[in-house]
Amino acid sequence: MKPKITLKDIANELSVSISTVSKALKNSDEISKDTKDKIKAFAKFYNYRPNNIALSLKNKRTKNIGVIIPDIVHHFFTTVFRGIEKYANEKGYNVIVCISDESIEKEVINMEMLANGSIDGFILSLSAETQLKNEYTHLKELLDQGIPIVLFDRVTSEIECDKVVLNDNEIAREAVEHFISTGSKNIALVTTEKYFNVSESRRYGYLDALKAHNIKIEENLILTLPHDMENDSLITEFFQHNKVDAVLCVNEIFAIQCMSIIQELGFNVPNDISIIGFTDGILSRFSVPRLTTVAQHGELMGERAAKLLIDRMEWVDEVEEPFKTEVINATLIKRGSSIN
Amino acid sequence: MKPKITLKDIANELSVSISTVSKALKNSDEISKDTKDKIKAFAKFYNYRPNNIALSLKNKRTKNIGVIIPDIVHHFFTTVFRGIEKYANEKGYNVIVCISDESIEKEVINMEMLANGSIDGFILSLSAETQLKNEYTHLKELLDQGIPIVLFDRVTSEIECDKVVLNDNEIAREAVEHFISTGSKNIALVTTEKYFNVSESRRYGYLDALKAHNIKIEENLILTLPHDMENDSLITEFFQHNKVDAVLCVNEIFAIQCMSIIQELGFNVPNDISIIGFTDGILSRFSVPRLTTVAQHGELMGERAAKLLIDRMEWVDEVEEPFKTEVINATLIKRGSSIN
DNA sequence: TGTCAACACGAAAACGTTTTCGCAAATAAA
DNA sequence: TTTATTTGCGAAAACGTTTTCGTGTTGACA
Repeated sequence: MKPKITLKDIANELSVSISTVSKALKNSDEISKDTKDKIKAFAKFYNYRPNNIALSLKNKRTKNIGVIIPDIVHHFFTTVFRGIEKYANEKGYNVIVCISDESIEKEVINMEMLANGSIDGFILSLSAETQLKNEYTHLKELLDQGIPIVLFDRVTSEIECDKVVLNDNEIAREAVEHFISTGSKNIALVTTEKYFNVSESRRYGYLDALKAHNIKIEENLILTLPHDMENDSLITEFFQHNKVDAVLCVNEIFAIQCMSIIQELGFNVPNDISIIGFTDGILSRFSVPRLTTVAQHGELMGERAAKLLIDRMEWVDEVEEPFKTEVINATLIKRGSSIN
Repeated sequence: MKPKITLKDIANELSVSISTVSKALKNSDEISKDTKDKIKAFAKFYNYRPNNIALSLKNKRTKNIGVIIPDIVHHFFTTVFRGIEKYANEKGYNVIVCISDESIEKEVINMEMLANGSIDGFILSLSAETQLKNEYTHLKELLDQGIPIVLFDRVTSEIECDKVVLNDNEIAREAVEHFISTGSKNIALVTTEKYFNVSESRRYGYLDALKAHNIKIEENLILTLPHDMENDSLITEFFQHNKVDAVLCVNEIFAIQCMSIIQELGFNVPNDISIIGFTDGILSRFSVPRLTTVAQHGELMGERAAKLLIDRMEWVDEVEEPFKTEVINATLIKRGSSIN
């Protein structure tokens, strides 16, 4: 058991002052070569490392980033987190993660907890409940305190800060046009409640594409599934009662569930019904047939978010940078679940 | 922009000393009711919250836990992390995550970074390279410094600390016996390089089961796949050249890959070949047929690891607790990929 | 020999807390 | 009225750094 050594310990052992030790280790030329060598050797031998907490207190910066995500078991958030962690680590930052579990209360508690000095800035994706209640005072207060925030994916226009989003509208439109160009007419959308900004955008993209191609919009071809519930029966009913030859799903799970049920109902994918999902996760890559899907480039998104945040935190110029919204271009990955 | 308020600010505004403010807010009865009320009201109005960093420095504890995992995109680690975060948060701890990317160098760097005061203890699963090189001095040094460590899943007997593991051997044995009891004779194992302790245990479980039932062990029925590489051709070749009626895979990806290739080769799952995998992730739940699999209860594992760590960190008794190894009992979840 | 600069180092403040101890004033007891 | 006790509060140290400023010693130069 050899506990951590401090500047004071070194100073005492070598009968010099703490200031001298500190300067010597920073190679200050205020200190003679002899003394420096002696101190450095001692420090090295005892494996001295400055205490991060003391540094944080002194410098008023922790080199920690707080990340709040609704759920980590979802592939998309996991990859975004990966990107954040990667970029942050390269830049010497650590990442403290809290999971809001789609609850605004947890989001608030976690953010307040971390905001009291533990982190220098936040990266977050809004919880479902936060979006539903449209309640952002916790974010506003933190921004007011001068704590920078970067929102990604689930964002809101109510808050002025840096953001990273997907071109959801355009890519949904592209997906639907892919259906149209391969001959589909009765195109369905399987989506979540509309308080999710991303689902809304994808819905608009879907509608826009139909309009642009003069296809009549049938409201009953839009299936809204409750969030995180058992919904096999809803899906089954939907495909039994509607004539559909293509379906766009706003996430991977919905897509796989649809495919599985469609196949059980005796239809062929993609010949009878084509499917496109969102999120290029393992489900999409290993299903039979493999799923045509929208790659959201989560890792890139995470890196960008981290870069935006760190740039702002380390900003030194006199003029404050205006807030940016970066758009990540999704890619449609064509595989076996659609006709190509 | 209203920056964070400190004890000093309150003291100045109210013309009392910092000590008085501190005591008043802690409801000390050294302070008169009048003064306390005044101070509390002021603090509440300005939303005073003590600075975590200052507290950490004072108390010599950060209430942060460092978690080092080889990879977060893998479902198992994600769920373990989930469990850690959940339990830690309940107990008022935050979680700093670093991803070692299966590299010992990153593992070392990250741990040293965090060990300089940022965290009170570690929870980690060893990187592949660390297990391969059998190099644990970084862990030993941290333990020497009095920093508690809990290892989970990928552990080593070289290090004395608290651990949480799966009963890999027994559950592998149970899986193989399930094959045997349903009539399989030629049982294959698809595994990873043997420096992974978990793969080794599962291999022993496999071998034990065969021995116990007087089934001859055929070394060529054991397929060792390189870590994280494209290995479809190896798998194809394996099933073309060997007569197999059941296969145990040490992870979910291998199991899905095998199932996909087996089906492509024209075999029926489970009638021609049964499959059991490890990790009850979404792949297993959404494949066709659904995969019989070993549920590792990652979330529980994470909770247990966090509990072990926090108990040790908050340990106050005079006698030091001996190190514990908790064993999580895996569960065989029987689904369509095996005969039941 | 006296003056000045350069050199090498130390004292102290600061970051924001908590906590021990001391001390004056107010009250109670003698 | 004197003494003892309580009450209410402040000063200061401590946690581990960094950094500014001050200061004693040395050597060079006039």
